[in-house]
Amino acid sequence: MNARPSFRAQVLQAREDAIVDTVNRLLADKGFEAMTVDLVAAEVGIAKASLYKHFSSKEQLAAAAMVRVLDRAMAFMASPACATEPSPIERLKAVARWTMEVQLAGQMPSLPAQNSTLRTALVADKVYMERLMQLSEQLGEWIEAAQAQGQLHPALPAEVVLYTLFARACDPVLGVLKAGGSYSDEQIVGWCLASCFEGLAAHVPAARAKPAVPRGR
Amino acid sequence: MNARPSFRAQVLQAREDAIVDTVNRLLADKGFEAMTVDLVAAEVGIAKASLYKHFSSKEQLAAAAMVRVLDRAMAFMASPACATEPSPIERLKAVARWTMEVQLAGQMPSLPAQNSTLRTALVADKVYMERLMQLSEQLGEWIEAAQAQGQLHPALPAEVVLYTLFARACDPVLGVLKAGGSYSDEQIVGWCLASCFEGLAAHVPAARAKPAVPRGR
DNA sequence: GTCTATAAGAGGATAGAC
DNA sequence: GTCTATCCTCTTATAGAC
Repeated sequence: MNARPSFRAQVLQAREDAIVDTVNRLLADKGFEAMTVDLVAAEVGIAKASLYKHFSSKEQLAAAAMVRVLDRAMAFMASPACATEPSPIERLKAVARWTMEVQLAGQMPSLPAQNSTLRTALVADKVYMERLMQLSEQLGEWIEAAQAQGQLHPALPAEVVLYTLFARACDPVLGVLKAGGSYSDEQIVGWCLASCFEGLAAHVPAARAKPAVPRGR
Repeated sequence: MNARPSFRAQVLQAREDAIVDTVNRLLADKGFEAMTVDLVAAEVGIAKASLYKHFSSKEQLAAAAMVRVLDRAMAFMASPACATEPSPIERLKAVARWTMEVQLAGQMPSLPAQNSTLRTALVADKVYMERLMQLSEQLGEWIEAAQAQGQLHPALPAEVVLYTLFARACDPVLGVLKAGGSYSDEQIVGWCLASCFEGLAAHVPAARAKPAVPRGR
């Protein structure tokens, strides 16, 4: 009846953290289908049956990893590193940059959108869905604020911007560029951020489109 | 010894086409892992063992589907619909639009980048690699031409532009928006094209950034 | 809750008759 | 080349002792 978690409970919590850590890493570099429960157990250093005492299925393992990365994203968004950005669009860029850095660090669990058993398990997972909606709403607020200030492409609905940001968090372009070995992580993130927010085509940024600039030289 | 294909050979060719058609469709809406060879055989209407007389493995089935879509892409690029576009960047946009339309039509086979046995089989497949390089070179020429004319973002290397175009051909954003059911295919393609080439952020297109425009009123 | 051992089933690939 | 029947491996999940 102690409100403080018992020593035993803390040990179990630590073990679950270790499991989720491993799942997170394996999901990031092998993907859901190639990640076997046997491998997770082996890397954690426990028996597979013990894993199933903590998580009832492979899908629940993936859900736990997703919940943790969503929590980390929200923690970043609330941190000074992001929240002190002056304008909404700068905050959105900061989040996108963060997701790309996490991905390049091999810590972004990305799940296949097509796997139906996984999707079913995820939408049925209350904790996961709650976190996902929390994050979406926070981002949605920033997106609408940015739209109100004319910082976003006027033709794009907020929904499209939101989904695009989620998609860029697991954009395969980063992995391909990193696999090429020719560029630094910083360069890769910079380019992907630029292509995401400024597009592939040439243009003049809105903030610098001053009609008062004198022509010629 | 007849140069013209025999009737028998034509029948076999037609059967292989039917197989690749089915594989293409299944890859588009279930993905590689969820596509079972049993299902392919069932949908084609032949026995699984017969499938293996045509293609030696599941990976070869996927490779055949990819070769066909690469061929179709190159056929589109050579067609008047694309080749008559006035500038290189318009041609690039036309290709991107085409890939997005194919994806929304459920005909874009997209393979997981992480599956190692599949990757190994693909890079070992001479026909696939040849087609992939052909397509990349054609696109590379257009990209460099567009760069030379100042139509592309000056900070982005050609390689980054190329990979981004490939990635947008299987951008999950289109599927999510379509699944939402609120928008027409045309709207979805328009938005994804805009976010790809013009970016999420507000800006003034280069072509319209005429310093001669009179200020305010 | 942790272990060893095993059930249960899916799925890729093949044998061998025709 | 097509079929039926089968093999065999891999993987998720559980039984049951401690």
